[in-house]
Amino acid sequence: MKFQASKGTSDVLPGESPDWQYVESVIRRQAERFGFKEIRTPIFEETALFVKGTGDTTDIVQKEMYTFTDKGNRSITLRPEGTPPVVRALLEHNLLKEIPLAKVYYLAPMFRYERPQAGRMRQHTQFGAEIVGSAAPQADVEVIALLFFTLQELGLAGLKLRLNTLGCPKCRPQYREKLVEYLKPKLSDLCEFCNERFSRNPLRVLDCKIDQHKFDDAPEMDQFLCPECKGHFQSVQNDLKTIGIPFALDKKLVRGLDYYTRTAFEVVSEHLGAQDALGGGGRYDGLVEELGGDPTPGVGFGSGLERYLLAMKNQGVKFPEVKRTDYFIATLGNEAKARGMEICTRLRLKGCLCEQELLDRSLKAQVREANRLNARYVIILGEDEIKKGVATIKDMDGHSQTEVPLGELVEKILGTAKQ
RNA sequence: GUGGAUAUAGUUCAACUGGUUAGAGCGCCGGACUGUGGCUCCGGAGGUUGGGGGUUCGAGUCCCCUUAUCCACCCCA
Repeated sequence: MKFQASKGTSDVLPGESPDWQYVESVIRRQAERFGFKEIRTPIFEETALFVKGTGDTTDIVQKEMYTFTDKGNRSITLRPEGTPPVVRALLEHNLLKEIPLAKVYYLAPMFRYERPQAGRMRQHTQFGAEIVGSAAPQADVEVIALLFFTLQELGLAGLKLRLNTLGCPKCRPQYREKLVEYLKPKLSDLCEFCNERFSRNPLRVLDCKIDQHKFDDAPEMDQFLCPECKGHFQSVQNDLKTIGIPFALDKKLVRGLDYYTRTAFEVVSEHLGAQDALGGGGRYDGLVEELGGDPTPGVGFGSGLERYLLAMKNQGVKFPEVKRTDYFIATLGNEAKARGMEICTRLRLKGCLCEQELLDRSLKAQVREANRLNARYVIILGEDEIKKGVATIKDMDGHSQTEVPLGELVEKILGTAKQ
């Protein structure tokens, strides 16, 4: 085996692509029910879009981007996340000028240079959705509901929604200041990672898994929230209760992207390992302006399909059976092959799932193959049949077979199929 | 970026403290049924033991390097 797929990438093979297609179809159906339209943006963008959008203090930008210089000497980055490109596209095409509200979703590959692990790939597929233009708490809830009910529709159980609010540019700085004051004297007692986070994004220190228990008396965001943020958060919670989405407040939930304001959330599964977040997101009221648009609120999420599939499999969710083959054309001899080709094609053009023998195997092997494909009928064209001008139709379920003149074969088949 | 584990037929796994020709289940191909599937029985093909180097009379087994995978940290989807 000379070549292998690059580290952290994987192939979706014919045996598993039906599972992917199933998940994707559920997602698209659900997104459309919620009134979201698909948006497709390029797989790469100008590097600066992410540096500015995602934020230059984030791990994504600091160490995880696939960045290269193209032949035109431009710095290009394979998109590590979906939100900045979506906002860029909305602004570039002035979509928010016609109707000041956009509801879009995407289903697309993302790239991050990380050490691979269960549920973490260098190329992974995200389902994400964004509502840009609405500051209403109902928008937050729509986005959360889309994610939550999609996961539920896929049969996933053991889901937990964690919810927090991060405040806004009016109230967060005061909290941040208080938190820094609180943490500073403790630094020598904290792990090296906490010290690192402290200088970069102090709010993240509270998220530490090692030292978390030391922060029981830390100042909390809700004491500093301005009345507007407080009201917004309360409203989000009320609506979630109304529509029956259970959630748990998690004051330690901060999330790693710089642009989040107010609502932050995450859906985790108990059927995954350490990488247990199926999806996460939040409100980003400053991002559009940051990327050169008019001040415009937004909220959205991203979620990982590889993790959906992992969790579904770990949980034993049954996937739909692959579509069974309608007809397998078994042939013996050159004349039979020619007639088989013709019949197979005519049936296909009429919408039947039809296969013909391509390996020149014995009749036994061909029928076995038909059985493997779970074919409903085998149409046998052997030397005897050709001589007699007929085809033998073998019913694989009923174990019976009949002879039909070649001239009326296709008509006869399509006629019975209709009944 | 850090730490630990692993790498043997298509696949899942064997091979006692280094010792003759590296085995088995499933899958694949064929036969019993000279042109007919799912069951059964019989037979067959398929491996430069991830790659490279070293120790040894002898390496799948021990050592080093390398690549990849898995698990965890970090972080996130």
